[in-house]
Amino acid sequence: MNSVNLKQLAQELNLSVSTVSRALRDSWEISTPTKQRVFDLAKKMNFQPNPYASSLRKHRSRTIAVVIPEVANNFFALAIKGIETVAREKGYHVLIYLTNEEVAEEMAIAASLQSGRVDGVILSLCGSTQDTRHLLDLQQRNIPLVFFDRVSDGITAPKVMTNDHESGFIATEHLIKAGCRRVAHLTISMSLSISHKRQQGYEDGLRRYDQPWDPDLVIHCGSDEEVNYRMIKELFLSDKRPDGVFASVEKLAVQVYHVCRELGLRIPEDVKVISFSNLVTASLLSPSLTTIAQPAYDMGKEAATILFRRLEKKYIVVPEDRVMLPAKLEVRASTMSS
Amino acid sequence: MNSVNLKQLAQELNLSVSTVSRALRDSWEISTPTKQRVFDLAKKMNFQPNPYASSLRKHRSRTIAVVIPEVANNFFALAIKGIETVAREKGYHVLIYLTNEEVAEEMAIAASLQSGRVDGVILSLCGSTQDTRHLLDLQQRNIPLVFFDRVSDGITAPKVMTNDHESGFIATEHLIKAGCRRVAHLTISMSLSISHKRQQGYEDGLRRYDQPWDPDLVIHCGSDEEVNYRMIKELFLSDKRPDGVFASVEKLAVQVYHVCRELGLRIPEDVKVISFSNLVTASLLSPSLTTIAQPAYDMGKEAATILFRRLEKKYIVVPEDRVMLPAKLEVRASTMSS
DNA sequence: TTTATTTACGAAAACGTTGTAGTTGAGAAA
DNA sequence: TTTCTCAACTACAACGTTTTCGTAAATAAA
Repeated sequence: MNSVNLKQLAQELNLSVSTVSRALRDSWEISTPTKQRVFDLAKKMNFQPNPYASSLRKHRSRTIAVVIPEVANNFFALAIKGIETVAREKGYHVLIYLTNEEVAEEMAIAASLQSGRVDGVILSLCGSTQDTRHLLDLQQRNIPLVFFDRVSDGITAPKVMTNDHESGFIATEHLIKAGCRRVAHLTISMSLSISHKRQQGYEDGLRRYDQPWDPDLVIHCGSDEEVNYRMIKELFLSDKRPDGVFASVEKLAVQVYHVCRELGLRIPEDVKVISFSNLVTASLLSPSLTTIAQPAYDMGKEAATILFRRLEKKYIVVPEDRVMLPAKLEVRASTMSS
Repeated sequence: MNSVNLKQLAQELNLSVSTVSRALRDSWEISTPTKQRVFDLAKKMNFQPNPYASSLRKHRSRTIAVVIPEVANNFFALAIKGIETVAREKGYHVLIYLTNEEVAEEMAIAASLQSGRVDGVILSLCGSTQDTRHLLDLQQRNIPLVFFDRVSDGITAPKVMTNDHESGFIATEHLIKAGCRRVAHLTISMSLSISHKRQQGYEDGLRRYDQPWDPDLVIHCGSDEEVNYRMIKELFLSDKRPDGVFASVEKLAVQVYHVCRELGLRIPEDVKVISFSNLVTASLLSPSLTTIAQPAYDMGKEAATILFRRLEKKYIVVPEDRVMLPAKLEVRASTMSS
């Protein structure tokens, strides 16, 4: 434990605790020579103010929470990096919480954050979240909330997102233009608005090019990799075998590769694949994977920036700002026209 | 801010603050009916104890720090997941700090952690760290430190590591047995003990199979991807072109793939590649990459477990425990014998 | 009956910082 | 001289818990 405190500094300097405190915050009430004496001794004794005492007194912790479904995923990892970068610049600390795509964990985390441990929360919903009351509770405690990527439509809060509808449309269009006639959409929990929007984009893409919309070609995947694998395999073994796949999540594209490998289906000859993804190795896959890459790092930075703006200037009450950062299509071999 | 506190509960119940506090911690000093009354009201009013007041009083924050070089790397991401899992089980909170492989940032972070903000630290050194005084300072403040993966030999602290020497040996052996006669080693900062051990394993592997050790075949890479790319390319363009590459870090293997692609070198026919890696897509790369995979998730869990053991039972002073978790060789196409 | 022990609670002092409300002494204005 | 102002500092309360030390009443032991 750090044992040098204001009292000790004060004693050593023959000053009062309050004078030392103020000197350290460079208050105008303290004379320059005194400040210098205080600074010098503080440095010499390696004084570090106790953050908990300060937080208790000021009702501010200079700490934020990042709540995400998973971290072993380049998108979220990069987002964290963006958030951490901005946070450290601003002198904030970052607590991390993983929901593992379990709404129960998300709720427990949200409940624990009501204690005032953090000044604000940056969150990306987990796939199974339907009811968002636990997040409303947070807001009612005056703890600002900023969503990124997996936002909630039901809650008024700043949101950092990508152009999901447009991206879904572009992905579908890209597959159709590459010659696909039966485009499947692999998605996660439809309770997520991003999934919904990507699905809408997919449907609009089909409609735009006069393709029929077949609900059997939309596979709702979950967080169990085994189950996902089986569902995808069944899709390919059914009489409705797709010749194009739009994976809304990176891990599903990976499963498609595995399934195709097992079934002896060639990509892109038999099946073309495109996926939302931030895989660094997309270009090295066999075949290289056409992706729609989200600006994960920038999204993290943006979310953090918005949150800190709220935290620092509370007098400006902006109930909702939405930032839309565009995803980028990277065409690679997996969607080459045969 | 959370505004319901002990005082309010006490008032409502006609009890003293101390009684309410004790009742909530289920103290034997409080009668069962009183406890029940307190529990009920606390639940009803959604009382959440102020963690900062508690931390201030108890000199314990139930918070740990995880300091790592990067997060956009499956190894570290999985380690975080392991740490977070154990932490939440134990009721701890996890602060995350990224050094971005900059020793200056590592030092700044270590300094800021001296404030007593955290009860303990789990750390993986950044590549450029030579002097570790900043970490000794932490220990002197009685903040337990646990290393994982990139440990420091100079500091007495628990360490969770993999069998780096053996793995380096196995990787080299594997390449030689696959027919390589000029095995290169791509490594990062030699100030890191893991790099040193892997290098030793590499050298011992060469020696064991009577291969000459050529310092020109050992490339010391840094954190600048561009520079790494160029150095690797130069290696392949030199008259000492290797026919086998042992990459000590995943990102360097990726660069090797890129370089080979640019230079028209075939893997594994012209060059065989093996790498330390936790890439989920290793098996889908073109060609699939032979890896030495570290049990990242388990390493995270283990590091956290050790740290919490120290934090909970301080009376048992175990100056140093080392846990060695074995890495696993996964043979794939990139090292197939021609 | 008196004395000791136990049970169930309360008062108050911490923890280290910050904010409010003084206080002091020196110089300026009256 | 007295009063006023102002710069530079101090005293003290507050933030919300936890913990130490009491204490009153009830019960047991003498």
